[in-house]
Amino acid sequence: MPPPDRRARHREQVRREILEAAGRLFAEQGYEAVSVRKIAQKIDYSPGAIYLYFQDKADLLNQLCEDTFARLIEHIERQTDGHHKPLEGLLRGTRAYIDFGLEHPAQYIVTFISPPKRARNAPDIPFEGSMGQRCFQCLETAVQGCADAGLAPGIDVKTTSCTWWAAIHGLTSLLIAHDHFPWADREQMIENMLRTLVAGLLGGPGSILAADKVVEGPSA
Amino acid sequence: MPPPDRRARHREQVRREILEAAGRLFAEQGYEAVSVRKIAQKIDYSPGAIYLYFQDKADLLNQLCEDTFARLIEHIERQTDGHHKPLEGLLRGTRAYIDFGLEHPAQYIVTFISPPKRARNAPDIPFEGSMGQRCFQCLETAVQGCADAGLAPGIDVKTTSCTWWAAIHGLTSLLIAHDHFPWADREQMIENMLRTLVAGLLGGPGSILAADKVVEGPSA
Amino acid sequence: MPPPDRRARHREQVRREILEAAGRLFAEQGYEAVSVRKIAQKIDYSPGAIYLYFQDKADLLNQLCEDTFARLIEHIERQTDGHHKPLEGLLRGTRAYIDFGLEHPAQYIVTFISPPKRARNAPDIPFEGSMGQRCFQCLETAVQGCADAGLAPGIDVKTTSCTWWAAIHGLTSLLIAHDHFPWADREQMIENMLRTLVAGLLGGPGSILAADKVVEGPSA
Amino acid sequence: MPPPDRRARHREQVRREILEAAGRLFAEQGYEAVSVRKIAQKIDYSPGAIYLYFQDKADLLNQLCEDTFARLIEHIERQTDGHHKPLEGLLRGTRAYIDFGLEHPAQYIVTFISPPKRARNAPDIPFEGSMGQRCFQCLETAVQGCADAGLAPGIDVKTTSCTWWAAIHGLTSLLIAHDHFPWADREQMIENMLRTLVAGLLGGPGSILAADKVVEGPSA
DNA sequence: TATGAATGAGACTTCATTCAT
DNA sequence: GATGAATGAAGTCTCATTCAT
Repeated sequence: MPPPDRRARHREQVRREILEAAGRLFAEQGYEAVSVRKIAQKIDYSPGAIYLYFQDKADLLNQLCEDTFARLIEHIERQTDGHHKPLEGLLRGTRAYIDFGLEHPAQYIVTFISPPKRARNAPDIPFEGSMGQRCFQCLETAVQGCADAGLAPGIDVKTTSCTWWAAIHGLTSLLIAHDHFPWADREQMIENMLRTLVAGLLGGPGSILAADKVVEGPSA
Repeated sequence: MPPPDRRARHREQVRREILEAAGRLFAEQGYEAVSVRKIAQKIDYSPGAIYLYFQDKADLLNQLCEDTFARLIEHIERQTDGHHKPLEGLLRGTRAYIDFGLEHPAQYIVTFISPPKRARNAPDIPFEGSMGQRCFQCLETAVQGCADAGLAPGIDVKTTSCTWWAAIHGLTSLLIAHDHFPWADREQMIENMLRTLVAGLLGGPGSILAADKVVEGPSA
Repeated sequence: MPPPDRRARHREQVRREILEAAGRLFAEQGYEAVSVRKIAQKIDYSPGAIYLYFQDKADLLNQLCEDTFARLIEHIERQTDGHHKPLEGLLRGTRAYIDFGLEHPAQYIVTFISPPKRARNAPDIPFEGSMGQRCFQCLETAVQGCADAGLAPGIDVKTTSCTWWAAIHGLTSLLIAHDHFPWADREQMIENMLRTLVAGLLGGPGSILAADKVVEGPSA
Repeated sequence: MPPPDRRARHREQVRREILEAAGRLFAEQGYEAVSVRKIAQKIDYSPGAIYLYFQDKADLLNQLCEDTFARLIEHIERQTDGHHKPLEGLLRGTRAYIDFGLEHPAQYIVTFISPPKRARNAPDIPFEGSMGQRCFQCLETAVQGCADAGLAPGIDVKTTSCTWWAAIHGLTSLLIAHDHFPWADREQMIENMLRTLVAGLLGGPGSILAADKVVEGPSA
């Protein structure tokens, strides 16, 4: 009989192999277009073998997302650990987020871009307590840190966090998904985006637009 | 037999009916999860009838995207026509883009969020000359206008345009796709985003971050 | 365009072809052991074609049963029509039931022997109003006729009808299902069974056993 | 290492555990719908373990039937032992048969109702020498006893035995399998059936029907 | 123009069974 | 004796698409 821990190790190894292959295929072709057979084929297993590690295809997707969230958090924390200046921490975390996406496009697409597979099997995966929530809280905490340091007077932390995330998600997702678009230089775009976000953060609410009256609400 | 133009009118009408139904379904359930039969059923036609108007399912998707682009451009132009102050024009256009997305989530998802269905049939739809290109040029022109007016000294127009688009795409797509997320107030987020973008634009390149040296390139 | 009634006729014809093949296979191998593929193969259609005529495999089974019931009723009524002597009518009907089973063993097995596929998909097909109910009522009516004629004093019509059905079902089902058993002569068995049933009917309740006290309730 | 008989005892114990679980499941869901895995799960063994006790799934079914026959015979003999009056013995045995079925519906369905799994693996299990044969002989012997005692003049023992079995099998199987049918009172049905059978037995062949000429052979 | 019938491919999933450990 | 991993086959059903009418 094989020692139980060797077994467990092998099992985890196979599980990751499946997750990896699935992630890549999901990102390339989309969740629906990828068959369990294709995944199995890619790792030289029989289709049935997948079901020894995952309940079904949807479970595979869920575990893939959770896994990606966990790694993203870890990656961000590794990049921001030990930095006590609030703005620097926020920027490092942001940069880490973008880099993570660009380095793991497959996972990023699956986790953040593909429309959530809600209302399929699961009774709606709860956001509370999820890895996704923890991830957003990283950002919120960092923004709060800046606010506490008096760097961004008068901002609403939640609104700012949402905006911040939206901006960097937009950049990351477009760079990944529309890689045929004639983009400007990637590094310059990232720096430009960060600079813009900082400018918005430090400028405080309303300063510029209120003066110029250039925006008057919904255009419709 | 009906006169030829009546015929043509009817044909176009049916075509739009199909496009509309398909767009809605694609957005709700995803391209792969929607069958031609479901589309046909929704408009009380036989599945075969679809093929009298579109070459195949992928063609339907492509035409849907082109159509959306055209309407988006039209919508933006309607909102920006006759405004000669450059920054105001840029902001109005931006706002129009976001509003269009929020008002037509189905089309926005299909056109901008769903990963492009590359490598399906077509040998890659060319970007040059596409509606998508024209759409991006709207933005670029507006940014160029601001630069020409001396509002944003030293910026790279292309880089700025890309960043700008990324930010508003991020906001729009997240609001649409992740509607379960506990967002801050939508209108405040939009205003915050616009304000931030303007701050970044007017601030010019490098001003703030260069001073603080908080960002030193890729964190990896 | 083909005339609609010609189409309808063809459609019904194919439907019956499927039902027939399915019935035969179900009876031979059991419902679960028969695949839709096998049915399709038997009639030289593609598996998908089955689903143009039946919702799913269970629907096929249900329609098969309803169909069999209808034909059984028709067969019985044809054999008993115009006979006004009550006992003769009852016996003719009974004989017709047995003959029907022996002549259509496949259908009989599917409809009467195979354990009902309850609690699978359907929310339990209701007995009220079903062909099965109508079928049993034929029998009950005939027994009631005998009772009304004073032939079977003191019987409980429902109890007697149930017993009667049980007996002839037992005979029919065993002859069909266990055709390897070394049975006595089939015709003699049938006559013996009918004679026995009549003896029981005419004898009235309790006459013999009460006297001899040979049965004292459950043996457990 | 445990002594060999302890081993053997354990082995037999596990074997029975498997048989019991399998019997219950087969009856509830049908042979084909029950997987070896489900059986194993029910007794907390691995699927492979089943194959240490049975050759394959069909073997399991066969052993289950043989087992049921053996227990049925034992049950009948226990109920009829020591009763020397032939008719009483016959009736007691009959009653025991019905009771056994009602008390062990799972086994009864598997053994007597489900269509024999012929043409699967075995080259047809021979009837000669089987438990099934022994079981039928019980009945035949009892009927013969009545004939020998002069109670049923002129009957053909085999024919009568077959009829008798058919009748009680019909009653038992219907009560078990169609438990949704609006039956009359169960106990009254059983008594009515027994009384009818006795009436038929004692009445001898042809007495009633010959007079009335109500049956003239096959109705087809 | 539009339909309904039909197909061949392929989807996810479960199965009975084997085998190294 | 018992297990867990694995497979190859097969299950039901849906799909995009074609074609005679």
